[in-house]
Amino acid sequence: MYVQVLESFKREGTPVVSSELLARTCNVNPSQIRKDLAYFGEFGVRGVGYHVQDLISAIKRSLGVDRMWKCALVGVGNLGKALLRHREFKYRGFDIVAAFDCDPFKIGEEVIGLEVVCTRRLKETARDLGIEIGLITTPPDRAQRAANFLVEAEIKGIINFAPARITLPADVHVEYVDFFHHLYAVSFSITLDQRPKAKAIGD
Amino acid sequence: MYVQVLESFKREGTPVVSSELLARTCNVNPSQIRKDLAYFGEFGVRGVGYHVQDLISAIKRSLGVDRMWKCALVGVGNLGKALLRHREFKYRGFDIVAAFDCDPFKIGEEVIGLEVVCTRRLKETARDLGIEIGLITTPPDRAQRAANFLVEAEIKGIINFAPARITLPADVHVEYVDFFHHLYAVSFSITLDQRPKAKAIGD
DNA sequence: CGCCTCTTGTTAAAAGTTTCACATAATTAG
DNA sequence: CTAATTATGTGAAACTTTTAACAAGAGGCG
Repeated sequence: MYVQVLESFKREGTPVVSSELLARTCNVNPSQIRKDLAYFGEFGVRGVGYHVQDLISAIKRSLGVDRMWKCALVGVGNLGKALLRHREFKYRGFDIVAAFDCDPFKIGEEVIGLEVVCTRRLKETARDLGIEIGLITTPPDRAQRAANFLVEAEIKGIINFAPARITLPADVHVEYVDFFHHLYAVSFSITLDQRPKAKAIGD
Repeated sequence: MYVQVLESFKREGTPVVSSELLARTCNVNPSQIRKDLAYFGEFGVRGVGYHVQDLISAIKRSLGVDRMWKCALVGVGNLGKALLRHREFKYRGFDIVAAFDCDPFKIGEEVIGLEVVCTRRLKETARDLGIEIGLITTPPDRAQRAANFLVEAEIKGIINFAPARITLPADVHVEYVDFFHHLYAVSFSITLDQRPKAKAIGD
């Protein structure tokens, strides 16, 4: 979140920000920001604040996103294709260098210059290319199988876009992405507002 | 998350689950699950567990996703179009009934039978259609403007897919969606694993 | 050069969340 | 019908996170 907000400040040409300004923008407490940043090092200057560009670099270095990560995508359906076509990935440091699917009709197909390869060849291909992160975009019932293939290929992390939990060895990191969770959250907030209060005055 | 996991159990034909089984699947503590569910009501049966279908319904009712929500999308770029074409929205209870953009070249264009309307006509159109939730898929520097239009139209909640923070009146709920946060999280975990430990034995 | 102002980094207190442990209730078997 | 078994719902303890308060350091001005 901080990177996102700091990039906005950078675009606007603001060279320095205080924890207070950052806090107002992110809707959090200034102490929170100072704590979070201090966890990684002393990035600020007392009496002055944080240099926007320096802070962006420092956070990116701390998170390990100051380099390019090689990624593979498994499951070339609607969502998979949309992600493959999304330029932002490379720009943000995640290069999708291979795409896999088990559907014979899809194998051989090209999506923005990337050939869809059979999932059975994932292990060798991913190793040859030195892939470190896998993106799962299969239907939910195929997610675990995709995950197993990725683990075999000695991938180090997985982003699972399929709406299903997967089990993995402890040393493989996973993040679940499902924006319907956010839609549910908004639905819940609105619903709470509109529901009659449990105990109103004079009740 | 629970809905997601329970739907998987339902597909597999499992009629009843215990908090322990749910916990193993979600990688959390069984007490956590019982606490979370107990917050909304007594959905389980002592000595038996939770009825999968009943629990899904109960959670959905609690979250307010047991009905259809009318949504409007602002910003018909790559991401916007992808979302408009995504069938899952309607299936999950979120019906996108209007699409807006300020680009004259896009206005009038049709995306799966939905006409792109000028953002300036958002207020009247959204009110006429009874829209409650807005989806922002503009570039980051347009997100606030889109949000302002949505607030004018008396929308109750916003999902912001643009990588920018927005400020809103307190009674409008907002959720930020940016899956790069998840990519960053995985990058960080892998990086931590690989970085030399701060203080090793005999150091 | 020293004083004043400003804002960080950090310690301690407050608030919140997660886990444990067990009483309570439902079901099944004898 | 009673006892044994099982798994929920919940109050209290352990742990984590957030907030407040302040000492320490940087820059500017007289």
